[in-house]
Amino acid sequence: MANIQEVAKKAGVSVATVSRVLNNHSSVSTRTRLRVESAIKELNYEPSMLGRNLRNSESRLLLVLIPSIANPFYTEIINGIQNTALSHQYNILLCETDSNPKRENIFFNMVKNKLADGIISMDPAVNKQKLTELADNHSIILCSEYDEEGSIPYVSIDSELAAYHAVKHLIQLGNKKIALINSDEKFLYARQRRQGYERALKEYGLPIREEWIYHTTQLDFQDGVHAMRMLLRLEEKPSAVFAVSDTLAIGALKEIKAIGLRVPHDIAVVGFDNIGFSNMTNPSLTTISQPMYKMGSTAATMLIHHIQNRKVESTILDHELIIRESTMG
Amino acid sequence: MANIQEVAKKAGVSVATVSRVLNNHSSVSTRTRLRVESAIKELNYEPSMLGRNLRNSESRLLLVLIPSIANPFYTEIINGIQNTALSHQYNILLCETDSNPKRENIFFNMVKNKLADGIISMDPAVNKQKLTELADNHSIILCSEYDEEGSIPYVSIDSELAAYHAVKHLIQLGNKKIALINSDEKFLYARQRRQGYERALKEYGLPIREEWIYHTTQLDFQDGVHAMRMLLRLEEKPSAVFAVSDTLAIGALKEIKAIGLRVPHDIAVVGFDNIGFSNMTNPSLTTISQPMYKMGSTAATMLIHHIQNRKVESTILDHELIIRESTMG
DNA sequence: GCCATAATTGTAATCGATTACATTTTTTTG
DNA sequence: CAAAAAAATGTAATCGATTACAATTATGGC
Repeated sequence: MANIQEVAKKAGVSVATVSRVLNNHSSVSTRTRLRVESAIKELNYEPSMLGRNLRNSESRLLLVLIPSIANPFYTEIINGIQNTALSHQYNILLCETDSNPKRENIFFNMVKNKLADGIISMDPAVNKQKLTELADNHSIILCSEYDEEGSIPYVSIDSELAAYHAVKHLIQLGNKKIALINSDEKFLYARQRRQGYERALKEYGLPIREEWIYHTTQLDFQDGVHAMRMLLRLEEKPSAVFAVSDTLAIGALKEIKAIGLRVPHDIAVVGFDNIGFSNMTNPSLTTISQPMYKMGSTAATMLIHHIQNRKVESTILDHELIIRESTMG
Repeated sequence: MANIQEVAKKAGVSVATVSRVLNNHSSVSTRTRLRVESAIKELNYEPSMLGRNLRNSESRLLLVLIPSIANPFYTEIINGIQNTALSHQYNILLCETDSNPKRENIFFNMVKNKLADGIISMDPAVNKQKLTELADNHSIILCSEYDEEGSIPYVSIDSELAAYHAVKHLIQLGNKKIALINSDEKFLYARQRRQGYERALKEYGLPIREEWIYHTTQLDFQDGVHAMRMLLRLEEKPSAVFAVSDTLAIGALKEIKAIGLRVPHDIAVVGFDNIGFSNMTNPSLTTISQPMYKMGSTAATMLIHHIQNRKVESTILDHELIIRESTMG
């Protein structure tokens, strides 16, 4: 690949002039501009991002941190991020962290090293301390999962309220024995959703029974299967289940069927996220829909504003209860 | 962030010595090494990738091109790529192309500009010509989808044979009216899978009926739903369906149920890919399992070898038929 | 203690761009 | 037509690292 020197030589001008042509400076005469442009074409020259970034301290690249691409929850969010970023001439790079601090570190370093201009983190297990440190000097936005006390701007939904709505829906259908399949409560969203679950139960005078609250380690289908298996082994079985993610809920559906019970007749199920699959299950899944595309585009806009040193404020978006077959016979 | 100059000044040495410490050169005395190391710690210094890359023409970053992260097919492949890359001190960046040439171009440029060392492309709609041009001077591997005549090394499976196996399985269960839900035959895998389908039918003396072959534009669940709906409207309905992707097959399952028919009793269904969800559907899905992790790790190994100027040869991996409820009562 | 040799360390060029400032060329004006 | 002002272009420093080569210091042999 040719470099700017060769273009300059071929066009019979200095590198400065070539650079001016590249960056559309007005102070180049039409005649030289044309000469330079034809030299660029002839040599098939494309400017090196590396050299440019080094000089400009800007890469126009945004990093999106997700724990795993296996989780379909992120799909629409990423779409939102991507489209918004592109419309501002930014590109995004997806970084799978596996919630592994070492990998995260690599991506943090990319920002420190100006290989990327900012980060949208959706990893609930991210190292908050390191992230906060990084946020002192760099642009970072949290999406979906956030830190209540932290100083990093975020966009998310009101998980507590959403869970409350989900459980209230189950109660209003006549369920009195409602189980919760939660993930690890080290995650904020898990704590919030549990609170919403408990608030709904309390409000309707229903008891909170610890044995009806099951915690999974991850969010895979298999975790849902296993959680449901445990709940169905209880002396007093629940008549409804609220799972904090659709993947868990779908695993639960599978296990309920496997054991010969019917949904929603014997056990009603509500999920959370409204992933694409939730409408493909049998029965289709009642769930809480997060405004995922909006969340992504908001996060991207916030990040870009932050990079431009504009003020950004954390945002809470609305959710919606999507009622399908798993709660309505 | 401190730079190498400041470290040098603080340690009372030259930048060359600092660089030597950073790169573990043996010619640094223990005493100066310690002085430099403590200066690095004190200043919280981390070397700039940008400066380093510019000098070394190496980024140790690999690009992975996928059309969409929504397709769960890529999940395990990416795992394989990621782990292999990491074990060779390479990091990967996921690039969603949306099969959009403009976006692809951005990522191609990253390689040209030394922002990344190579590409693994899994986008079947990738611009073959541009890719081939790029492959002249850069390291590129095709994964899963490839070009028969092209010169770019690939790793894939024998789609024709796999489809043949899938359809043969249906035939051996007694099915004589077998439909094919295929995707657009502009894709090589679609053409190959159709060939396998036809070979199996021919071998057993069954007719190939065009109305039983449905082409979808994409691979979403909805496309499967729609395809199945069309097939079920036919005068003479098929008794079995082979879909070239699990997502299509799952959509088909949904539609069969919706119309009141039973799987596999009325219609047997076979998918392709063995995505995580295929075991969560009701009934669970018989499918062709691609060795996805292996495919990913092979692709990564090939790419790294190519970057190191070692010889790489295209590879075809084995598939496996996974028999589940959708074909076995 | 002196010289040869080996072990350290430093100097300065380099990678490929951008840009402040200096210089040259062109245009305007009286 | 000369001087002043404006426009166009060039020179060289800069971003942050690496490394060939040069220079210095340490070590060993006699």
